[in-house]
Amino acid sequence: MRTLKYALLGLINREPITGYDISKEFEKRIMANFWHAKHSQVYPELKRLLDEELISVELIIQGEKMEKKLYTITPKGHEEFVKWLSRDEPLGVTPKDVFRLRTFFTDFMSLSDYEKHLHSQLSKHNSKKESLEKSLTAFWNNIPQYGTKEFGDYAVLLGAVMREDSYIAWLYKCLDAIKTS
Amino acid sequence: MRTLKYALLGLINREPITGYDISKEFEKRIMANFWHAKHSQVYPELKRLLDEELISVELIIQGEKMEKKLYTITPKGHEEFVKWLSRDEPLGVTPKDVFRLRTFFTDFMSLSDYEKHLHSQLSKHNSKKESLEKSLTAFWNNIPQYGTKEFGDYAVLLGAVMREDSYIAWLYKCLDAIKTS
DNA sequence: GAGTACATGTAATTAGTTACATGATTGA
DNA sequence: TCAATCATGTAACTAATTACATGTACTC
Repeated sequence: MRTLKYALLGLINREPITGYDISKEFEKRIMANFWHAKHSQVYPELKRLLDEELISVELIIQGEKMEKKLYTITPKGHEEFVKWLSRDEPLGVTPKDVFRLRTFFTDFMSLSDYEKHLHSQLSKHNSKKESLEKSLTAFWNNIPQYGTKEFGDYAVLLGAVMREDSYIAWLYKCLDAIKTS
Repeated sequence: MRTLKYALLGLINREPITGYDISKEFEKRIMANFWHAKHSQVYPELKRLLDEELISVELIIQGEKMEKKLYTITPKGHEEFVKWLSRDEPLGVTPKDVFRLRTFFTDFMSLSDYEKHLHSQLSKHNSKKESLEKSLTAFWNNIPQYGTKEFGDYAVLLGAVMREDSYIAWLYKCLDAIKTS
């Protein structure tokens, strides 16, 4: 499906960007909430996009001698990206989840071990949710206009918070369910 | 991490099972809601578990000449599985989601295209949710006791329904957000 | 006899992770 | 000067998908 290709094209389409900054986006920024790639996957893919003439590159000298490569989308790349954007795809496989896998097999785990697991998950998902909610406050109650970069940021952040909320609610349901046992 | 290993051990731990039935579990049954593997991945992994002496195999003749292989867990396999069950792992990367990726880049998609996307997603997630809810009615309002196989089934099904609910709620929020644009 | 489900595998490719490898720049 | 961050890459490996390959059993 080469989804990474389109994730990169999307970022480069916004404005010229380096491989380093793309990697940061995947590892720390908003994008990390729905896509991920290490720099060791990003750099080879950039080379490939260059080969396919979907992007072009410009060498920038930073300071004394440090070099960085600024990638810019080509008309051909832009065209492919926009075409991909409007493509309708089937749902695809449900994401894997190790904790749900463990829950499925609780008939071989002690009640106290599972309870510990649940509390550990709750704490992890709660802190993730809190940090997401903090980012979301940037929008306060001002929903950005459709068509802006901010709309995308807002929509995916909202989705990430809701996903965490739902996961936390599920964990509480599991806690409830074991309390009667 | 070799999570597939433990997913297989967990299934074989319940009762002796064939590679074919394991694959069915991954592709069509409850497990598909949190783990997945094609038969081309399952068979080699079974061979590896056999090498590691975590499972054993028995050849069964079905009818005239058709053969199938029944895998059974060994004490060593059982021990490793139970140890894995109680392991606490860090949260891991957020699952990838192509539709969220598209949403992130809506600043290059027409409003009408995105609206079509949203309705398409709504219809897909709604039918998935409905089929999950149907499976959940098997438990009516009778929450299974902790420690039974049924508890695991119930908990992960509930989680799957809640995940779909939350996704659907997010899609409606996105629809709302574009309605004012 | 045809089609579907049962049953098991391998080969080739793509996707992703971990580890290796190097060097520059900035700020404390 | 030391640590963190900036910046770019490759090599080796693991995980997963798609395609190839074969044969049985059951039902219409």
